[in-house]
Amino acid sequence: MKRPKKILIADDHKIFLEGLNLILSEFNHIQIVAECKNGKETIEAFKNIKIDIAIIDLNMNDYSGFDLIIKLKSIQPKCKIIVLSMVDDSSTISSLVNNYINAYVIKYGGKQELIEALNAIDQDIKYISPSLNLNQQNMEDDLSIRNVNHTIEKLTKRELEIIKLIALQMNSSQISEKLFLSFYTVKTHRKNILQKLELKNTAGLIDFANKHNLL
Amino acid sequence: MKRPKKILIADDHKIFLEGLNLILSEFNHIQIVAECKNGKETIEAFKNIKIDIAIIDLNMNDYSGFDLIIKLKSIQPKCKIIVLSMVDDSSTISSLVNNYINAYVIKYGGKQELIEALNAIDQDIKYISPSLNLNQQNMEDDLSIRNVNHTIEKLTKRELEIIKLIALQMNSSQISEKLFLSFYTVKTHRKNILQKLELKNTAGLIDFANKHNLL
DNA sequence: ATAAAAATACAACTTTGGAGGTATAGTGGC
DNA sequence: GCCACTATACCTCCAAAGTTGTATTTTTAT
Repeated sequence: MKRPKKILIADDHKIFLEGLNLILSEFNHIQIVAECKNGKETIEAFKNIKIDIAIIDLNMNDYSGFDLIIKLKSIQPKCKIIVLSMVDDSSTISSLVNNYINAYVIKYGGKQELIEALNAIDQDIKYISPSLNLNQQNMEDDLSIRNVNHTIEKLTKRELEIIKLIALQMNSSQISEKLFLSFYTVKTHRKNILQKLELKNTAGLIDFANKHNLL
Repeated sequence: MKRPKKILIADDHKIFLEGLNLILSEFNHIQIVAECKNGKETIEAFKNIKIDIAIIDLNMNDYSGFDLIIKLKSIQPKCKIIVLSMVDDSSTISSLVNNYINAYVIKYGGKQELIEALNAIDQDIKYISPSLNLNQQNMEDDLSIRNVNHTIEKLTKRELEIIKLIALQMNSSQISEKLFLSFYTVKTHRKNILQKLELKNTAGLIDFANKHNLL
């Protein structure tokens, strides 16, 4: 028997949060471990609790949905994210965001769509509300995002941390001091990063990191 | 006596182009050297004629205003650019674009604003339509853009070209082959680039290039 | 015509990065 | 308890980047 999925839900409308809780409580393989009513709370939760799936409202008052998702992914890269949006933000949710989220559901799509999204995620398939005019094919065509997504997800927290410091023009020995690591460890991480992302050098890495908002 | 400023104007509404021509012809220190009715023509003109000031409509049918400006700046980094927009695109024209343009004038501001913009440019001052809700101070606060802008303008065409190739993960010897240059020349250019932008290494360069849309 | 800027080229030297290994302790999942 | 993954650490070797100089040619501005 499977371990129940640990779920975080975040929405600044309390009523909605409660409704969502009710809907999800019908499933026994699901466990709601956090309810957050703003971006700050969500980030705190991410730092303290291991989350399998996060259901995030895009329009929260303290963070832009975009920034929030990037932040969350940097804390728990493996966490799967379902974006719940009021409206058809298909243009706002550019190809960049598509690298991070696993499902995009619009609220008026109703309960059924959310359940489908959860099932899709369980099978490692991306889900986009059929109510949206752009279909999954369009999204993938965008930049053969599917593949890139998989490579990004290979990165560990430590590796993401190091990428950020490289972008700040720090060299391996400076990074090792900053993180209280051996110089050799940092070199190993850099090597692994390049290998995972199939990149040739630091220039490529920093370009990639910018294009995929890893910084 | 000053050499007359060479001006390019680009707008996909022919009527507007003609009107603009009339307005500008009142000034004798100005010489209109190109009239373009789309992005493609503008780029062609930039490749063939030296332009002092380009007055560009943001909403052209073949290029997004943003991409076009980046492109033009890469051809003639020193050219000053006045953006003419139908609407108050202040959010669209994010801090990124502010690195490139020297004036932002909305069309309903009328002839007077354009003239003021031209005068400001002559004195190397940025001009933003007073009709816009964001003032110059806001824009500069954004990221102390003014300074960065000056450093970017120090870059030559060749240097910008090389930055792009570095971002493509090419090393100096590959770049030298591609551009039919000596390996040493490429190294010299890299050295000068880092010095001009006050950067420490390639990682910093590629990060900078991304943040300021040099690629 | 002349001065300034840009592009070109070279060399010696130091530091850093990247490739290819190996290895061990700790964590979390099943 | 076992396996996979992560993070840690070390080593060698070679390639590349970066530093500090000098210097010539070509283009552009005035």
